[in-house]
Amino acid sequence: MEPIRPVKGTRDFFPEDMTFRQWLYAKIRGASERFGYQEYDGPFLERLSLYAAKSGEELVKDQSFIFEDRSGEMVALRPELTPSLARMVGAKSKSLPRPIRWWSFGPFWRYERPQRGRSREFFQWNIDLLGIDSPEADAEIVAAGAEFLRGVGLSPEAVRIRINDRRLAETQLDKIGIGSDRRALVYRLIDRRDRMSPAKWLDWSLAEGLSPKELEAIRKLLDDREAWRGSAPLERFFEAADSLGVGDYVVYDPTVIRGLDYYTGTVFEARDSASKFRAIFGGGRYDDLVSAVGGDPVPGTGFAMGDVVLRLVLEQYNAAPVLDSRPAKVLVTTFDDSGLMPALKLATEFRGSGLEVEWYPTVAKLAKQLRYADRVGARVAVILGPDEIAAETVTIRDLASGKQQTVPRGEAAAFARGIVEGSA
RNA sequence: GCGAGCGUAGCUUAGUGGUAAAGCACCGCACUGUGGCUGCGGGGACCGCGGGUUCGAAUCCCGUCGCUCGCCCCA
Repeated sequence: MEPIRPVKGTRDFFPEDMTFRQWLYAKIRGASERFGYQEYDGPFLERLSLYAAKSGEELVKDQSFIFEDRSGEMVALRPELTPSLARMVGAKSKSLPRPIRWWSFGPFWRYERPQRGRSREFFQWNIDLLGIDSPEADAEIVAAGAEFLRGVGLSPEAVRIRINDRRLAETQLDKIGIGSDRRALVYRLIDRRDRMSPAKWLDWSLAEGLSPKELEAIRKLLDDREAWRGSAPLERFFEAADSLGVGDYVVYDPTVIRGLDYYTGTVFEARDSASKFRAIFGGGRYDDLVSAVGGDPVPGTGFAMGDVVLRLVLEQYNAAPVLDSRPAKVLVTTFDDSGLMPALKLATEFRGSGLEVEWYPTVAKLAKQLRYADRVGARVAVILGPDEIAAETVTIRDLASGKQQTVPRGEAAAFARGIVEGSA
């Protein structure tokens, strides 16, 4: 029979992959909770209209997993969390104490062509601070991201968080004669500059109707790394970032603008310093989003980070953790048929004393069982043969040192635990 | 939606027209109550699938499916 293929763009999480996912989850939880954020989650399935209201219709139709349920309702596997967050906050906005500090980690789906750093099913960390409209609030969110990076071993030399502010960009563009009618277009151009060759970018910009003179002015803006000085929100942001202890991670970058329409102020993204990968996380301030999905106006700031790019970056900078996916520290061997039940009873006793115990499930040569113990990373092998059963003893072998000792049965669990915990 | 590259054992790959090979992994033996190291041996591949060219195809050609990498898009 033909094997049934997995759905394109999905990943199987074998135990080794699962330990990475859980490690990541723990790191994300650590960074989030250190700043007082609460974990929450939305449904994985949402009405299509939730996204259609906010995002471009084409975007949702072409790049989301959408289908009709049995009642004819159009639903989508969530492609992002922010609309759900806005809906949830909107529903309770009158009773929730402000500010709202929430984080989440879960699966998302996008119907895109899988490529390096991009799959159709992925996990994403979302963290948001709502109810406060200030540069210090933006700085706190960025600090949570920076502390996460530090926590996983990505230094400021490896990853930098690039900051800009759309309010500043607006003022700059106004000054060179680019008004609100062409703002969105220019944002797109800026957003894409580092992803295209300079010549290609030039051609494209001209084709979009910008004059050479305007282009020259834009180019000058993008090269000015000091333009944040004099912008009150950015000055306050960077001062707060310093006080939050993450000044080494943040840098002003006029080329960061983000593709999304809903950002209203600070925007930022974390990139590896070689710019080899896509953005590790990206976000910004969105003060009109909650009201856009029907709630009372609540200002917000936050970002999202996908697991796929992060893993690539960790590997690139040799920061990927070495994890043990085998919990069993003790292996109980099975000597012969008459030793089967005694072995099971012993394993049960050991578990009762708090040890993680695996049992070799068939009668086999001791050499084979010990080799298995070695392979699965057990620290201790327990040998319960006819001699031990007759004498009411147990042989405990330390697989790291190769030393073994035969002890009275009543002391066996404690003795094994001593080895596992490194105190013997 | 468009383009390119690649599909050979569980994994990584060699073989570029003459009837499939290596390393790792797995199993066994040396070592029937003692693992890691070593040595020896063993099992395992309709060479992605279908068609064509040829005396002969893993190899060349066409199609198809899959994977990967770009473009598009990126919430």
